[in-house]
Amino acid sequence: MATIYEVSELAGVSLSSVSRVLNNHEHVSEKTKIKVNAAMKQLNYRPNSIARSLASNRTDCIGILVSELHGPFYGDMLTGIETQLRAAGKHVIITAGHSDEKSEKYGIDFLVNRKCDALILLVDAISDQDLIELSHESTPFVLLNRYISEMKEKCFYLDNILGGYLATKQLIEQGHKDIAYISGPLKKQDATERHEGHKKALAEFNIDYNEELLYEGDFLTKSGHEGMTYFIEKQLTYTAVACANDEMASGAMKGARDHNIAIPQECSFIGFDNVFFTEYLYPQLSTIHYPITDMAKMSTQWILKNIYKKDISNIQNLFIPELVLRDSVQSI
Amino acid sequence: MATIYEVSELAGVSLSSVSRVLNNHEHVSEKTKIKVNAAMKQLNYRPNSIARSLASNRTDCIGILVSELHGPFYGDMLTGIETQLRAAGKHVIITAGHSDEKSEKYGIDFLVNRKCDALILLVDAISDQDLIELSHESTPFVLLNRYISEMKEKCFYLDNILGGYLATKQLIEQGHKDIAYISGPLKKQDATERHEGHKKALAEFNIDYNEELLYEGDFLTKSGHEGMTYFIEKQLTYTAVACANDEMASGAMKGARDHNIAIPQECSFIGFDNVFFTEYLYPQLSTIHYPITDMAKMSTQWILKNIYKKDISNIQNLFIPELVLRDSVQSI
DNA sequence: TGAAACTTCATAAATAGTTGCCATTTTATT
DNA sequence: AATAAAATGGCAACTATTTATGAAGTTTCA
Repeated sequence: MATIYEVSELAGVSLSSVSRVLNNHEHVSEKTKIKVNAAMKQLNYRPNSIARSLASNRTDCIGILVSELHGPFYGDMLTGIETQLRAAGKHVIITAGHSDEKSEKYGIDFLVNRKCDALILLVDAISDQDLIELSHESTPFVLLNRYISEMKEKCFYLDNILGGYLATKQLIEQGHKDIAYISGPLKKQDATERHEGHKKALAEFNIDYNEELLYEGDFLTKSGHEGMTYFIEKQLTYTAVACANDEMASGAMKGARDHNIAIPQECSFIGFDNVFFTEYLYPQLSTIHYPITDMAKMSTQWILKNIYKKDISNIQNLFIPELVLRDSVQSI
Repeated sequence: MATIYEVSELAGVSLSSVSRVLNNHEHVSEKTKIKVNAAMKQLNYRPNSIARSLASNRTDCIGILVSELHGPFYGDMLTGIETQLRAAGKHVIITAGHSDEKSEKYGIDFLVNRKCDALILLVDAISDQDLIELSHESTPFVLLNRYISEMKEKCFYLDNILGGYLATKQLIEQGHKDIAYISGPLKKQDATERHEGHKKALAEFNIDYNEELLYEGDFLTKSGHEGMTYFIEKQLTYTAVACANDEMASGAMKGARDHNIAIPQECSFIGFDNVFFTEYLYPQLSTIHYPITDMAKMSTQWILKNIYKKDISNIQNLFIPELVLRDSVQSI
């Protein structure tokens, strides 16, 4: 593999000039550029990014830590980030935290050790305190889907309370009064907030909150199914089910159908996230739109602006969820 | 950030000894190890992976190039790879090729420049010829979901012909004779092979292949919908639709439902891939299981064995698809 | 006690670049 | 033609580690 020395020799220019061309420095004539580029081509020269990083203390890599690599939600997010960063000539190193504290810490450690210029974290097991401490260390980072007041300018988050509120309000406005709720794990911020929004809507319409109608799931399809089965077997009274995400909603709908409950005639459903497959469920799922792609893009904008000093304005931290009406809610 | 020099100084041992401890070399006494580890801890030393890579010409990174980062298929694949490699102390750099030749080449270039120890490629735009040439260059790689005879031991692929055959055979055995087919882009190997399997099954049962009943989609949900709409508007005769993947099948089912066609009473559907959401469609989709997670894992096994010289046997290149029966096919 | 094996040290070279400085040469402007 | 500005060269220092080498010291075992 050719080195910068060989290029400089073949091009008949100095080392400094080659480096200047390579790094787009000013004060290089067209003539030199052409000579250098020709030599690079002839030698099939590829700059050694490792050596480059060592010398410049910059890797042009952004580390991404997500809970999982699969799942519609994370997929859209990764695509949003990768598209933006690639366009800016930066690159991503992706790793998964599996919503496990040890694993998340290990993942962050790995990305920091890899000398990423910055990190984008979607973590929910690691504590606020740990993240605040981390923010005092060397590698800068932003948080997706999480709000910590001590570092709010680096947080990109959804108004989950509003989302939960909008979902339940929609059900109430369609005449539902007995609304079952399948939540995410309540030790997670977003799950709690969505549930809080649900309760807020109930309160606003003077409907008593019934603890019995809460099932705590884990955001995965299967737990939606389990939640629905639980409601059915307990023979509780409800005409609608609000779910803290679409995957659990799809599981819950399957659970209802397994018991021959007609959707939405006998039971209405509403989800949360608006992932791609909501349209392909039957009936199509009404849900709350979570602009994860926009948020992911915004987080990369922050990095381009603050780490790479690109000229970018309009950084937005708070995102607003929106109701998406499809066919899974019927008025009674 | 502390360096290896400071560690050696604090521990009161030589540089070489620190390096030996760091790299698990033989001929290091327990005593030295303890001293060095204590010093590293005290200094909060983190080995600089960049400097390490430069000196050792090894990055412990595997580059992954997939078509897309979203989509159920790729997500499962990425998870399979990441889990395996992380367990082996290796790491992944992931990038997307978007099924575009230029983009795929750029992605490979990037991963090679980043000095990945090896690559795992899921590419379909770049030509066999280019890949064969690439295989003569420095960075070793394996191919997922692709077969090239010149480098077959590095290919991990499904018997797509068998898969296409099994799907259509199932429909035929349930009494269907007029079977519409929504294929993937026919310039792609897997799409062609699946279609070939379809034709093989028809031939075996002496059913004439009807060119009119083929719609060429692009593997995305929307094109399944378009295909179904096309069949309906053309008022063709068919009692079942075979689709080259599950996403198009879900789109096609939606298309049927949009025209009030009962599934599976009036029209049966079968998919391909067995992605997670097939269970949550209504009716649940019968499909062909594609063991992508296993294949992804196997490809990392190859790398662990051949690049990192781990002791691994039983490398399997060809994978066999299996019929998964659910509720979207009715016998007539 | 002596030989062999193990352990450690000090040093140097190698990895492939970046960055900054100053001197010199070339080009452009007035 | 004088002057300023731009372009270039050459050099040295720097990045943090690996790896090889030869010499020296320490154990272990027969």
